[in-house]
Amino acid sequence: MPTIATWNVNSIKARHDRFISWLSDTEADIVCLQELKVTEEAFPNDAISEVGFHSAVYGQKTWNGVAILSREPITDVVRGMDDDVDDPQARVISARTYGINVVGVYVPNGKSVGSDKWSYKMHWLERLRSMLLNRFAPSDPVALLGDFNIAPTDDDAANPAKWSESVLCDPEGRARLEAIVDFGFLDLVRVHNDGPGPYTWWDYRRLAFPKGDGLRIDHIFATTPLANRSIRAWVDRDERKGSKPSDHAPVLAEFSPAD
DNA sequence: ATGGTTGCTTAGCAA
Repeated sequence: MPTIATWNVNSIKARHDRFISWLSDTEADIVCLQELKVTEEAFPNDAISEVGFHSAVYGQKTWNGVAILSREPITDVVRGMDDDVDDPQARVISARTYGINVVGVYVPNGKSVGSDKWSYKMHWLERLRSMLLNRFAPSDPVALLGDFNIAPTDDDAANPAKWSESVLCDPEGRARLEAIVDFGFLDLVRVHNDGPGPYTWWDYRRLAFPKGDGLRIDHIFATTPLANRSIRAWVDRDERKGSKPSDHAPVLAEFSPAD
């Protein structure tokens, strides 16, 4: 079975050299990317292809943008929620590869609790829940992964008191994520690691990374056909180090081979 | 301490 990964690269252009270097070395076979900040035309398909990956892209100028990469062919690509809402923000892409239904998401940040962007985040999470219910059953092999902009519990923040008022830790956001997970997902990093931590995001500001002020807001969720084979899930923390890192580190999950 | 940094776009927004 493939190893799967998610990474918010915070601009595929600004991250190009680091990203291609990471991709050429990674053990991941399926990679979901967020915050591309480019249109499909500007996506580096050729460089990605040269290191052995197919790609499916849902791009957008300046903001957002998501992709699914795979070492095997990608089919059944769906860009967006596939509902009746007119939403120009490129935040979700779904596809099949390795016989798995992969759903890559970049959940809205929400800015501050109660703001217009917060309302959009809450509504967006409800749309995601509906989409999953409409398209999949818990007995299907589904991987739901990406930047959720939600730390599910206080064990997912190094300084929970400091972040308690933030959109990343708000109880309503957590409840809406829980409603999605209740579809039949397991949180693979939490299956294999007791909290607190590990963390996946550290603010560029306030020396958050050297101070260890991280949050776990990037997740890999899997339905039981996949989760039953899960043997390891971890954060590639080294990718947050060094020159010009993304503010997010990649998250990976490994599975035992099929029978 | 309402600060600080990064990216896109070029003054202000988003995160």
